[in-house]
Amino acid sequence: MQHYSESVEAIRAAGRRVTIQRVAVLDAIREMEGHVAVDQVAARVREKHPQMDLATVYRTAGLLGRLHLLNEVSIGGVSHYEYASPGQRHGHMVCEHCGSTIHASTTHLDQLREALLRDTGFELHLEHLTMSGLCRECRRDEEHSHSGHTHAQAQHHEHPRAGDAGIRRHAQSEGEGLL
Amino acid sequence: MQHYSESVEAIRAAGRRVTIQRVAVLDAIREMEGHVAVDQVAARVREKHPQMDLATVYRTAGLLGRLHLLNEVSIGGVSHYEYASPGQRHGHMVCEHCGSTIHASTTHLDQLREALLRDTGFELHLEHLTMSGLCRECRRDEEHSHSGHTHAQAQHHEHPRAGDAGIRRHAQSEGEGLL
DNA sequence: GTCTTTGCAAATGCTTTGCACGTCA
DNA sequence: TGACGTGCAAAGCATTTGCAAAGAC
Repeated sequence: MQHYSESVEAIRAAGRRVTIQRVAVLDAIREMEGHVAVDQVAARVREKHPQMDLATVYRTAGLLGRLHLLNEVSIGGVSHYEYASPGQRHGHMVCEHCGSTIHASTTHLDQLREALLRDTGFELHLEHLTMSGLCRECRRDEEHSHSGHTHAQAQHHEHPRAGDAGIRRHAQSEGEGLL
Repeated sequence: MQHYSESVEAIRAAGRRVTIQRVAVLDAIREMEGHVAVDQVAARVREKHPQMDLATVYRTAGLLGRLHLLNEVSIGGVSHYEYASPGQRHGHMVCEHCGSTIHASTTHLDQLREALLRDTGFELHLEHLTMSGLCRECRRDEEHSHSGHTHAQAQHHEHPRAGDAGIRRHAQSEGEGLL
C-alpha cells in the first residue's frame, strides 16, 4: 500500500504543489474505486481531514481532472470522478431507471471513435463518455409492466453497485399516467 | 405550415390536455431546429406569450420529453430539448473546447448499440446520447498550441452553429499552467 | 519571501416545488 | 363541474467565486 507516495509523485510530476488536500482527494478516489460524486469524496476525505472544505474538493478534483489524474464523468448532471488508471480506458453506461452504472469496454468504443474521427473529424474522449439507457434488469421490468395495465407502478430494484450516488435530478416523477 | 394542428394532435394523441403553453413549447422547439436550452425556449415562446413562466416551460418540456415528442439532451449539465422527428434518430457530439454540437448519424451508433445489447444487456438510448471530445477545428488549434511555448493562450473560435447555448459550466479556466 | 492554495461565506445558475387561481374536457 | 395545468414566489442543490489567512518551495 504505497498509495501515498504514488499520489504525491503524480501531482509533483504534473508540476503542481503537493498539498495534503490534493493527496487526500486523489487517494480517496482511488480507494473508493469507481466514479464517485464530489460530496462522497468530501465525506471520505473528511474522515481523516475534517476541516476540508467542499469548495476545495471541487477545485481539487477539477484540477486533478485537467491533469488527467482523474476522469470527470457527468452522471445525471452531477459531476463524478474516478481514478484514471493508465491503460484502463472505458466508457460508462448509466441506467435511466435504477441509476446503476456499468463500464463499457473500449473494444466496442474504439471502433466508434475511429469511425467518428475519420468521417467527421471529431475526436471522442472516451474517458468522459456517459451513455444512458436501460440495464438488463430494468429492461425486464419494463417488459412486464407493458403487458397488462396502464398504470404500471414501476418496481425499482436496487442494484448491488448502485448505492445512493447519481440519480438525483433525473429519474424522478414515475407514475405519470400514460407513461 | 400546418404546424399548429400537428402539435395539437400530437399532444391529444398522447392523451394530454391541449393547452396554449404545450402547443407553444412544442412549436417553438420545432421551429428553432436543433437542441435548445430551456431558457432559450422560454425566450422564444414569450415573443408570442409574454406571460409564460419559466417553470411552465420546464414542466412542459419535461412532459413532452416523457411523451417522446421531444428528446432531452443534457449538455454540460444543462437540459436541452430538440424536436423528436420520427425516424431521425441521432446522437450528439459536443466539443469540450468551443461548445459546438454536431449530430452523429445512427450508422455509426447502431453498431455500438447492438454490440452493447448483445454483450452486456444494456439498451442504449440514442436520443439522449451526448459524447464529448474535440471537434475538427479545435483539434487543429490544440496541435498548434502544443508545438512551442507552454502558456498557450487558446484561441476560441466561434462556430457558426454554436450560438451562446450550452458551454456554461464546462469550458472554463483555460490557461492553467501546464495544461 | 513569494506565489499558490485553502477555508469560509456568500453568491450563482439551473431546476423544482407549494399553493391558489385559471382552464380544458 | 371537477380534475388538470399554470403563474408566481420561494426553495433546493450542485457548483463557483472573492478574499484573507495558511502553506509549499
